[in-house]
Amino acid sequence: MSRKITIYDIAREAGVSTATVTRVVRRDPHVKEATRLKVQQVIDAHAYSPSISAQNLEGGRSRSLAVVLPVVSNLYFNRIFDAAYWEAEKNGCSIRLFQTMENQAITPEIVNELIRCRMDGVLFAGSIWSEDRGDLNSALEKLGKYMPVATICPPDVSLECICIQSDLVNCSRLPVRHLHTLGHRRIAFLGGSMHSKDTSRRGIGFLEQLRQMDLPDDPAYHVDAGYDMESGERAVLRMLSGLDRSRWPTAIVTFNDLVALGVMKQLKKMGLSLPQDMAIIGCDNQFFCAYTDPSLTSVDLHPEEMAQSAIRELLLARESSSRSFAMIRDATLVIRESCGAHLGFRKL
Amino acid sequence: MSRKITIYDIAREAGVSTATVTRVVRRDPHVKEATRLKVQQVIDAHAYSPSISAQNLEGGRSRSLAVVLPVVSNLYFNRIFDAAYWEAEKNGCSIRLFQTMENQAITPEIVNELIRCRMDGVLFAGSIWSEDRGDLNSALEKLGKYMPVATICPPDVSLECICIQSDLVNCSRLPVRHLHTLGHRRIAFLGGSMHSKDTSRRGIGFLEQLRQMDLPDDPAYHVDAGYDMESGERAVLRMLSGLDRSRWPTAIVTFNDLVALGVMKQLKKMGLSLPQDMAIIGCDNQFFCAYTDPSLTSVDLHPEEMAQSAIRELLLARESSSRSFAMIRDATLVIRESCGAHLGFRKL
DNA sequence: CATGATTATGTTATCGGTAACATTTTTCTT
DNA sequence: AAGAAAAATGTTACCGATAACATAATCATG
Repeated sequence: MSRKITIYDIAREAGVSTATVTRVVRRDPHVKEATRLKVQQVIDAHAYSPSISAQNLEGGRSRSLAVVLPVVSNLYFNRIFDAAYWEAEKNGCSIRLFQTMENQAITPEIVNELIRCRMDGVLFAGSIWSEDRGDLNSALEKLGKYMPVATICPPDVSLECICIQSDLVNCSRLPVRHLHTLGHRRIAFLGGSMHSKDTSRRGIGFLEQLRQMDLPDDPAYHVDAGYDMESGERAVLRMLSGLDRSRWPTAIVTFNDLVALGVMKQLKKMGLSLPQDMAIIGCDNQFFCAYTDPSLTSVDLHPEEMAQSAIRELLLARESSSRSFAMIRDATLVIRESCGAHLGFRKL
Repeated sequence: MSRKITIYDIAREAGVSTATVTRVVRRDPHVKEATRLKVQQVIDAHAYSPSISAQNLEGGRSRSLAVVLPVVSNLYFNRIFDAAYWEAEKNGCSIRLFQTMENQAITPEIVNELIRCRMDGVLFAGSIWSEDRGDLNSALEKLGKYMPVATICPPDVSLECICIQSDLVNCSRLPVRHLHTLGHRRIAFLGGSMHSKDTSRRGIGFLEQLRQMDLPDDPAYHVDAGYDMESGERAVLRMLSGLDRSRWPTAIVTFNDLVALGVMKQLKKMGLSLPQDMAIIGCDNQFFCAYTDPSLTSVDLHPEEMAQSAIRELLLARESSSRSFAMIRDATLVIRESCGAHLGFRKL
C-alpha cells in the first residue's frame, strides 16, 4: 500500500515551509506568484491533497453531517437520505448515516459516536414516536450542546432546534376532501400503530376532518394497520370482516403507500373491483404509485424538500451559533385512478 | 457549544498520565486495578470517549469504508447499501456513500477524497458499464494502491481485487427455462440499454439460452428498454406495434422489475390480460413484486449477500495485505403469478 | 541610501490521541 | 535485606495540517 503524500513531502520537494504549502492550497493571496507556481507544480505532480483527519483534528470540525433515521430501505426515509446527501454534497459536506430501526431511539452509543466524530450537525428523521419521547428529547438536547440539531417529524415545542414538519393537517384534510367531493361518506383510515403518537395525531386529524365535513366517524373505520403491505392486507380484512356489508366504508385512506398496496391486494382477492367498489388513497406518493392497478392517488409530503431545508439550516447554524428554526412543508394530493376521479366517478 | 472532553482532561482529573488513560480505554491489562477503577470513574463521569479524528490521524486509518454506486434510491443499490451498512456496523465500521449517477464514473475527485479520508476500503457497485471501462479500471487500480478494493458487477479479469458478481448465466437461464417449461416458445427480452456491456452480456446470455433450448431468437424480440418504468412502457409498445400479432411473443423477460412494472401497465392499457395473454418475468425480486397484479415472478440476485461478502472480504483484506478474491453469487427464480404457473397454466 | 512600511516566508505550538521507550514502584527470590 | 525481575506508570515524539507569531525580503519615500 502506497504511503500517502503529506504536506511535509510537498514542502521539502518544493523547497519551502509547510506554511507556504498550506497557503498555496488555501489560496492565500500573500504568496509570490513564482512560489505559488513552483509549489502548485509539486502538488499537482503528486496529486497531493491535505489529510482529512488532520484537518478535522486541527479544526475541530468534520465537514460531515449525521442523518439519523429508522431504515434507509424504507422509501420515505430513502428519499430523505438521498436529498440530504445531495444537499450536503453541494456544500462540500458528507453524510454519515445512522439507522435506529423501528424503535427510533437515539441510543447513548449513537450520541457518543456523533460527539466523538465531531459531526457538524445532526438531522433526526422519524415518523413513529417512541413510547416515551423523553429519551429522544434528552438525547437531542444533549447533542444540541455539541452541534446544531434538526428534526423532520412531528414537532415538540419543548425542544429548541431546527424543526421541520410535514403538514399533518392537510395530510388528513386533502384525502378526505377529495373523497367527499367524489361523493363518499363512509371513509375509513388504516393507519400505523395506534400506540404511536404520530399515528394517533394523524388519526386525530383524520377524525377532525370527518367531523368538520359531517361525515360519520365510526370507530370501526379507524383501524391499527402497521406500516407495511402485510399489515395493510391483514388490517383491511379484519376491518371488513367485522362489519356488515351494508356498513362497509366506500373509501379507505391509508397510513402510507405500502399499506395501500396491501389493501389493494386484499380487496382484489376478495373480488372487489377498484376503484368502483372501493376508493383508496395512500400517502408518500412513492414511485410505484403510478404503476399500481389502478394507479394510486397519494399525498406527497415532499420529503426531499424537507431534507434539503434541514441540511441547509444545519449548515447555516454552524456559523451563527444557536439558531432555532421551524417550518411546515405543505402536503400535496396527487390524484390518480384509485378513487375513480378520472372516470368522473361519483359515489351516490 | 460545549467543549469536547479530551484525554488530557481525564488524565488531569484522575491524577495520572494520558498514557494510563489510553491503557484503561484500550483495556490494556498492565494497569493496577485501583488505578483502572479511578480512571474509569472519571471517564464515566464525563462520558469521555477518544476523538475519532485524533485516532484516525494517529493510526492512519479511518474505520470507515466507502460504497460507490450509481444511485441509492434505486432499490437494487439501496439493498446493497443497506446490507453494507449493517455488515460494517457489525464490525465497528461506518460506511461513506458516494453516488456516481448514471455514468457510473469514479471521478478523480472521488478517488482523491477516498485517499484523503484514508478509507479502509472501497466497494464499487455498478450495473451499467461506462463506454470505456478503461477509466473505471484505472481509477480502481489507483485506489488499489491505497486500500483494498471490492466490486459487485460484471467481472474484468484484468483487475486484481475482491470481485463479486451475480450469476449472469442463471440470471438468463432460469427465466427462459421456466417459461419453456410452461410451454412458451416466443420469448422476448426487454433489457437495459444495448450500448452497455452489462446489458449485452445479459442479452447474450439470454440469446444463448434460447438457442440451447431450440427457441426462436428473433432479433425483434430483443429490445433496448432502459432501466425504468417509463422505458419499459415505451419499449414494449414499440416492440409489439412493430410486429404482426401472430408473431407476438407470448412471454417477456425484462431487465429489472421496474421495466416489468412499465411493461405490465402498457400491456393492460392495450387490453391484454395477464398472465393469460402474456407472461412476464422481472429481475431483482423487489419488495413490490408480491403486490403487483398479477404478482411478478422475478430473479433474485441476492444483492444483500453480495454486499455482505464484499464488506467482509474488505475488512479481512485490511489485515492480510493484497488479497484477491472472486465469487459468483447464484441467482434464484422466485415464482409468482405473472407467468401463470400457479394456474397450472400452459401455453400451447 | 537609510528607514519605515509592506509583503513574503519560516518557526512553532496546537489539535487529541498512541505507542515506543524510560523510569519508577512493587514483588519475588535467595 | 539486597538485588533481580516484573509490573505499573510516566515521558515524549509523532500522526498531518493550521495559524499565530516571528523573521526575512522587498519596496517606497524623503
